Amino acid sequence: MRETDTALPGRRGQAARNNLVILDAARHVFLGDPKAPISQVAERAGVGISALYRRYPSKEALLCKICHDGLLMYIGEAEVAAEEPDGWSALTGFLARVVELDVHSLTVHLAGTFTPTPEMGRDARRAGELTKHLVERAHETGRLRADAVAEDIGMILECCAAIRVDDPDRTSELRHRYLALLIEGLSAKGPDLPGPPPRPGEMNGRWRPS
Amino acid sequence: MRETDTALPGRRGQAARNNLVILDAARHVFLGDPKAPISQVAERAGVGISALYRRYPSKEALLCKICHDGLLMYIGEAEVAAEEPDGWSALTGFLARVVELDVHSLTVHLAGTFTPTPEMGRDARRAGELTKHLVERAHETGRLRADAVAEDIGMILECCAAIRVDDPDRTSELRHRYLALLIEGLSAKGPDLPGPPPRPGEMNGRWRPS
DNA sequence: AGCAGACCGGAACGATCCGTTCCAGTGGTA
DNA sequence: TACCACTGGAACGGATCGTTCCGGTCTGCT
Repeated sequence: MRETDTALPGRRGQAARNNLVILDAARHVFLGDPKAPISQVAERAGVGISALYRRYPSKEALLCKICHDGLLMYIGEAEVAAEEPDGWSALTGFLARVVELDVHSLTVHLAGTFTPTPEMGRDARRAGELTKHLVERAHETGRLRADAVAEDIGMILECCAAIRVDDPDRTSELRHRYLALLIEGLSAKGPDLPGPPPRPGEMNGRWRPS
Repeated sequence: MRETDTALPGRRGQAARNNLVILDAARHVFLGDPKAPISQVAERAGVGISALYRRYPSKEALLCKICHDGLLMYIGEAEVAAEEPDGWSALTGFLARVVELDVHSLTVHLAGTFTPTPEMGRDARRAGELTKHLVERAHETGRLRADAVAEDIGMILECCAAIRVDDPDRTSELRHRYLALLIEGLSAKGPDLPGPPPRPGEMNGRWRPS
């Protein structure tokens, strides 16, 4: 029997459905406030607190799961983008989808709220490699400004994730607006960007559990 | 107790110095974490907690002061920019200085942590008018893309404020880098930006005391 | 039908955190 | 010397939140 089969009747079905509904609520609540209490997740999911603790041994484990899922989504989108023949639209399309899914908030905003697992470390490294590859291919097309580096991508996503208004749909609209602005800047032939570009690992400070 | 400074009169001097050192510490600490405990401010300032409570009746009052000061700085910079003859460099120079001073974090990141005073409301409105004026003048030069509106400015500053690494100087460097990217986008003649532009007051939700 | 147990909701508990108050000490001032 | 404005930091009380626990419900098997 598949764990995610929500079509099952009765208690089994409820349990399977709760698996999904809990993850969904946790994503929504922790995106809004990474330090939100666990009771808020339960409330939004429409379940009791014990339904959460039956599935995850602690709040930290739940946070870790959410964050890791986000990382896997990022990797998934990057792999899809790698298939795109045109290097420039591969990069811009990738950025648009990651912004659309709010994946960046999932991964980075939650950092520091749990101690990362070794597996997440591996996946994070893989995500970095895929990003680097996307940037290299975009450079080959000549449409990406020469002084842009792979680490800029994370920063750009960070910028977009900072945009937030009450309505989630409107938030998404606005994020796409400023992503467009940033992409416009990425493709310009203007003067070099100021300051040394971000170095690998420069933003890793936030992964230390606080 | 701090007493290495003999150049100023005794107790009076210490009190006067503490006024400044407390505000400075509060700015630094609350910028890093708007919900930081007051004891952290005292510790960084190198004073006791009572030195804070002698000056401000509550944490909220201190937060309000910090935030209002930031707003006044914003207004001051906007007024300086209004003197600049060229409308385009008035706008870009203004943005650079506001980013440099981290004024935006001061005002927006602290919103919601206190109930705003009527005076702050007035000042916020004045800041909005000055911003609008700067954008209008930039439009007149023809270097600002036609579909950019005054409300975009706040969003752009929000993007820059999202960039943050451990080292404050490096943070500033990186922010200037992405501000340059955004400004490049603002001056492009590319396709129209997607989605309806931000409306006035669309981001005011965060000013509600939570 | 009857029962065992998987699963649930939510109250209760205990730890932690933090804003504020309070008091004794210190050193400038008269 | 005596006074007192000002200070540092301990102590208090309230709020918050992660986790545990228990009584109830319903399913699926015998």
